[in-house]
Amino acid sequence: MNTTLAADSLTRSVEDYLKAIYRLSPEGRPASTSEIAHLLELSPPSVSGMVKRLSELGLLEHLPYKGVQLTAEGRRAALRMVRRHRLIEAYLVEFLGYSWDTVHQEAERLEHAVSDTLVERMAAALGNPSADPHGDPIPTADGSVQEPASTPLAGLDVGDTAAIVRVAEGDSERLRYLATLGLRPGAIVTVLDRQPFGGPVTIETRGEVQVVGQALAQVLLCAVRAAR
Amino acid sequence: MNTTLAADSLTRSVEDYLKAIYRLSPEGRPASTSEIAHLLELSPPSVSGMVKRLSELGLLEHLPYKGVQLTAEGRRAALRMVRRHRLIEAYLVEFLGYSWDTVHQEAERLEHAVSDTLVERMAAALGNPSADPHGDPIPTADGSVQEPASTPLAGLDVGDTAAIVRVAEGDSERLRYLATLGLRPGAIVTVLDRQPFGGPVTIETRGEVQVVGQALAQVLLCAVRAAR
DNA sequence: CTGCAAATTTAGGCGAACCTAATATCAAGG
DNA sequence: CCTTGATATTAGGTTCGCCTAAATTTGCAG
Repeated sequence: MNTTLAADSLTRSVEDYLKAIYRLSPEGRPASTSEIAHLLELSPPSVSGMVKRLSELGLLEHLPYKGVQLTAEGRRAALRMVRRHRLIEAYLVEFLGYSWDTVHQEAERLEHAVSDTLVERMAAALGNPSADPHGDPIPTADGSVQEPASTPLAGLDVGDTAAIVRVAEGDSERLRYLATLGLRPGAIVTVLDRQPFGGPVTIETRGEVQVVGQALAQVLLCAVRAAR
Repeated sequence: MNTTLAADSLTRSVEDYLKAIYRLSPEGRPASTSEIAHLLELSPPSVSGMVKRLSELGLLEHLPYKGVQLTAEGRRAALRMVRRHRLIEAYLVEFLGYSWDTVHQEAERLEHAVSDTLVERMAAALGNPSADPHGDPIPTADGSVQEPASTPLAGLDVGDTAAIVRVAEGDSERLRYLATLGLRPGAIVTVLDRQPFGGPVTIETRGEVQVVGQALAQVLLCAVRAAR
């Protein structure tokens, strides 16, 4: 049975903690207090306190001084928030003229306020998309996600042609810059050159040649279409 | 100058108090502690405490043991919330399949989470409507409202034909019932009969004859189209 | 293996927003 | 005019979620 302790009884704070911990433990590796504190812009003692409460609530497993991991229930709640967040982003971009670099903070507040009904209506209006405007996969309502396989642009070989499938989270500034280059999910790029030792990558997209630094090349996740 | 003390610094609670007080003081008549407590489902002492804080913040005028009134600034903040609420209701009904009896609680949460930008985008998508699905007027972004003149159905004379312009707030149950009768803003009704001493009103609408009790007849606000 | 720096937790506090119980004020009727 | 019941406020307490300062634990380096 579903031990779901009243999903709606979770406070905004708790929801934020769970989402943060989810983000910090891709494959179940424990998240540290200071990582969480940094991500949520809180002091470490605040996190320690909340972690204690949440583990007493059964939402996470805490090994003192070692780190925390979500329980199945915590993960379910976290995925619920991720689904909300990404669907809201997709909806705002599709129907209300938001750009992908401004949509995040709006979704960050709305995700705590929407009902399940509203989320599902938005999903339906969008045709139940599987990814948000950044290419991040949208968990299903029953709590499963599949992360599509992808490689950072930085890891492609010269001559590879690939589709950008996802742009890892970043600040507005960065996203806006990438948008001006046309580097967004769906774009097709071909690697023309690649400098060693973390140097820039030269690519061709939409008939234009771009040079992309290492930092950005790590953030652009691609699916290879054709090798040289 | 606008003394607006950071509009976004108001907490959800504060926003709810201001909205409640606005609702309770149609033309500046002071609202009592117990009225506010009842509307917000809080204890009177909680209200007393908050009223003290809000009057120190300059959002309302408090005459102890007498009642409270919004200051210009409090009124501005309240109208901002009312605008949000009504636009959100209109948006959800127009674009996301909500019915007028279910939309209230959703808006009640969202109104605290949306940004000004989002509110204005929704307004634009709706074509800047002047009323929400219940016929309640939507204050403008700069904080003015005009309540259209209207008469309760209960106050019409036999033979009058009128348009329903507004349905005063009520619970879902009541709204759902009225919807089944087709009695919503825009409906045209003709008064066929009217019993004295608060008795029911018999009307004709869409070719059908309905008998409406006094309670509902008070809630249906009409604009007379033609007298007998 | 010892000691030190970094990470973490505990201790103690604060403000927001609520509550109940006790007190104060008001206004209305005898 | 005074009592009394209703209404309002003050007093005192709780929980949530944050903070800073003071311990504690850990793990690495010499």
